Amino acid sequence: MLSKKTKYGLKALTFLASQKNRDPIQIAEIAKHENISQKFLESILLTLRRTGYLGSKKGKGGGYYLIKDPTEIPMTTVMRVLEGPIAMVSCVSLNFYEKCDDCPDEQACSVHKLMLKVRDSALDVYRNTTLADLIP
Amino acid sequence: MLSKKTKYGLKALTFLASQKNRDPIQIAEIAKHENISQKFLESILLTLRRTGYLGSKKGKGGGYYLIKDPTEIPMTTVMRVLEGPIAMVSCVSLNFYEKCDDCPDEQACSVHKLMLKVRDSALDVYRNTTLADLIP
DNA sequence: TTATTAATCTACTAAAACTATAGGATAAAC
DNA sequence: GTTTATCCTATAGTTTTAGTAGATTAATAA
Repeated sequence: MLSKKTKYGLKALTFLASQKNRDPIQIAEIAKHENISQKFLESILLTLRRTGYLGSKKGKGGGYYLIKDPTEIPMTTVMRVLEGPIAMVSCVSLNFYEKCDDCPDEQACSVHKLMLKVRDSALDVYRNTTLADLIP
Repeated sequence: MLSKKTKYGLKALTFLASQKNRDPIQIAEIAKHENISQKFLESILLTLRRTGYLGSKKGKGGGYYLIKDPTEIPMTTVMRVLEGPIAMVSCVSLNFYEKCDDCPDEQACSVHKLMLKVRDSALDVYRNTTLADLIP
């Protein structure tokens, strides 16, 4: 299941991307519009800022705004930042590879074989979808 | 991430499917061969039996054996039994649909739009993969 | 300068899910 | 009737998730 963190993060990004201009939008406004706990959203936006998707401004008239063009934000990177590895087992992960400690032979492993296909199909979707595609 | 339950379940199914005949195999043997905690595997095999994939026999010479032909066991049903919904959000689930309580308009939701594509791509893999395809 | 506003940061907690484990009950074989 | 191995329920430990609290910092406006 998708974590709420990812869900909320995607909604916030889409909301910011759908704005007419790139003026700062307050956390409170995003939270209210998307029905998200403000404090929780706060931490999510912070990680999105640290990763370079969002800019922020403090004080009156402050808030968050999108730095990049939505067409330049592929879902591969967004999902990795918010949700973590795209692969369902680390032994088939491109960016977070780890050997399974219980599995002697990766090539003979049925889980490996299946999850490799699942990862590829998911990657195909994420690589071909940008934030711009999600704007209603 | 894939749960250990699913991982172990898949390994056990593959192990049973790769046997020459359909004689009962003891839990202990499967657990040892696949490096799985025996007690944990016990409960997994139990659910697989209740779902109709496995048969069992008690007492001496007992154990678990595959009931169906591996080519007749698609990953869609196995994954749903072991892991749960294939969709990452319930609002795009075919078998476990639930409306999101925070989302006023499903059609306008960016998460819905993205996860629909991911679900379809995963379904495509699971529908076209049977247990027979996982045997090394 | 001072007050106000809104993001930043650290730390903490409650709840849920996951990963087992314990131990007796049941049924089959011998 | 003893041994063997599955069946079943309950429970406990750990990790992850989701959310909260409260003080700090920076920008704006008076």
